Amino acid sequence: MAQVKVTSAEVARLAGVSQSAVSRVFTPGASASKKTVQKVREAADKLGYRPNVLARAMVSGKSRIIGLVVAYLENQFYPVALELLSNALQARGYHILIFTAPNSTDGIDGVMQDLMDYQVDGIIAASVSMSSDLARRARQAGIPVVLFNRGQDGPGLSNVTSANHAGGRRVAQFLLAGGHRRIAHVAGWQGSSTGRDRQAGFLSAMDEAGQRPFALVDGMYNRKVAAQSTRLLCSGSARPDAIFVGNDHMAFAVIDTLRAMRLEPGQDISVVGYDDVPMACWGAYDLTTLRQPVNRMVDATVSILLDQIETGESRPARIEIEGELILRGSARIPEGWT
Amino acid sequence: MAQVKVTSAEVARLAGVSQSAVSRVFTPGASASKKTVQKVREAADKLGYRPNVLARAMVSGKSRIIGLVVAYLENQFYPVALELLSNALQARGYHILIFTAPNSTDGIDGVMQDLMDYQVDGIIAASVSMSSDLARRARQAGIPVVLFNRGQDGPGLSNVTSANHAGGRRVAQFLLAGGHRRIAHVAGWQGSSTGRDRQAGFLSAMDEAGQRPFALVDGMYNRKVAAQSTRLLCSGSARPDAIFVGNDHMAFAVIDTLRAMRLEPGQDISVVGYDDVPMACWGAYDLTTLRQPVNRMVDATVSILLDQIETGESRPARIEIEGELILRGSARIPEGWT
DNA sequence: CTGAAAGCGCTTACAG
DNA sequence: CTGAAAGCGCTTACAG
Repeated sequence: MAQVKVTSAEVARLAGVSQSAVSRVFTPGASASKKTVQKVREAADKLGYRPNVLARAMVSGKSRIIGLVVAYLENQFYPVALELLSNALQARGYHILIFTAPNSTDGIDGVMQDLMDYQVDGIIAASVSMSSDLARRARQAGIPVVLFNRGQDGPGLSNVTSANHAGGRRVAQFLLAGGHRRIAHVAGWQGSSTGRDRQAGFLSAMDEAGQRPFALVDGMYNRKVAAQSTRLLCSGSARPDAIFVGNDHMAFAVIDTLRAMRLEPGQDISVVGYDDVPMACWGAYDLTTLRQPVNRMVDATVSILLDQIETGESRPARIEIEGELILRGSARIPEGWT
Repeated sequence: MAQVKVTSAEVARLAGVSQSAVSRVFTPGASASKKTVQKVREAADKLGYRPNVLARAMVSGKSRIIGLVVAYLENQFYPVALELLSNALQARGYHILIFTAPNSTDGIDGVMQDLMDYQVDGIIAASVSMSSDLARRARQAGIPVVLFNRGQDGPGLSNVTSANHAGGRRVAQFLLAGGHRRIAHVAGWQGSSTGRDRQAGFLSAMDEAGQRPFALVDGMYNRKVAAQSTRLLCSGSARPDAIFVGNDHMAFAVIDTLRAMRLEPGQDISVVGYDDVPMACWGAYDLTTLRQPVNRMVDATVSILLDQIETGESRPARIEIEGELILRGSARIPEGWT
């Protein structure tokens, strides 16, 4: 019969061994005789004993908790990443303490402080930036931090992104090869590294081709802003023949808006997104997009983080993972394009 | 200058007070003289001290951690709920430890055990069922559990759902009033209470009207299954004039499939979903659906849980929140319908 | 292999 | 109000 919160001392008493012996039986790298192990397991089962993770954390200094800071959960990219992250971490014996972040830099700092109070072993910050002061504090506290899907200019934090500059270039080249000459860019939020890098890549390839964008607006990673920009862009007499949108989440809004204006993506105008969230392949959108390989981004994030936790080594790593352009129906495909 | 992991003893030394005094200054209901408070705060600031939440948890028996079990993060309903839940809990000084659940009942049991090892103060299980054995263990351990968006037949767990039976009835009445006479139901997973209740409500209203459903299939809350069912349903010579789909997530797949067959929802056939996820109002789908009031469901969940935690009282509460039919373009609207 | 003991960083009666 | 002390439930040297 299990009872309320059994302790190792009670198990020890029932098993007729010391409390240390019980602890050893439940400690992975233990040393205990078969006889002891058996007696203890039996007693533990009878009482329904399980070690108190918090007590273990206190003495070992390892909580096996990873703090995860997220925002933008409406953008399907993040729930997907969250699920993968959680699965990967769970498989390695870690769990995620979740913090939903305000989108301002100082909002984030308060959250980080909270996180550190929980003695997390490491922190993953998804789609948020961080003050260099905060980064320094985490480093001083010896807590590894990795930025997921966000770059960092300042001090040495690890981060994992896809190759956003290259991706932006690729989209520009694709659109240009398709014969488009009035290409607008509804950019990702220019306050974020991803937004800036994609735009910079896009512009650099345009520039090399001697082209200027038809228009350049900051979509703020926001559907409303993206929709309104689209309306503005397409209501004049001269309208773009293609729109490169800073992420899929906005691209869906762009497509909805275009259709409301009787413009069909892939026929009247080409639309390209960024991310390749699951929804991108749904029939209603069939969106051509630059895929961010979320699986590989997650794997890299987890292995960097756990590596730093387990070795104590904290040389910041910067991983950039190559993306791939996924061809679907929302944009004209150049002849002979590979 | 902050240094690595400052303790209350170090603050005490610098401030020239006892370690207990430091603790009191950082304990909400403390009693300390202004002088002490000031000296301690000063010293703490200088050293960058913050109480170790884990240590506090151990002695107080309150971790201020809520375990959240989630599955189905692809269904937009859950990320939305997760974000709201996290915000509400953060505002009250709690944080979420997240567990992604396998969808089987015994998978869930292992996860719950993990959860309890972390000494969580309470558990929210979203969209999962739980064995009665597990429920009993949580109760014995004195950990309140509330089921979010899932009912429970067995023993006394608290749960919060929307009025699924009534919702199913409402949809049937709506479709019938619209003159549909060949109404199919691609049901929510019949292994879940939500799936069953919606279907039962739907059937009861049909029955009262002397109608039989055109077809009844279990969509398993799965896009692929829903799409395939739709194809089957609509490829014969006789096809339904309306489809009630067990949730929005599947309804999007149903609509995509219909369009691929050149059937336009709202004109050639009516489609009604369940949930009203944000995506439901996007232009591409414009889905008529029975709204689950996620805000109110979250509020109820949080207040039940925190109430039980704070009072120690654990009488199971069962809350059912009324939903509303949201009229959009995917289904014909009966004349004079209110 | 095993037990007694110290200690992780706190909170909380208990005296004063 | 304040300090000394016990204790939360563990892990981990340290002897044996």
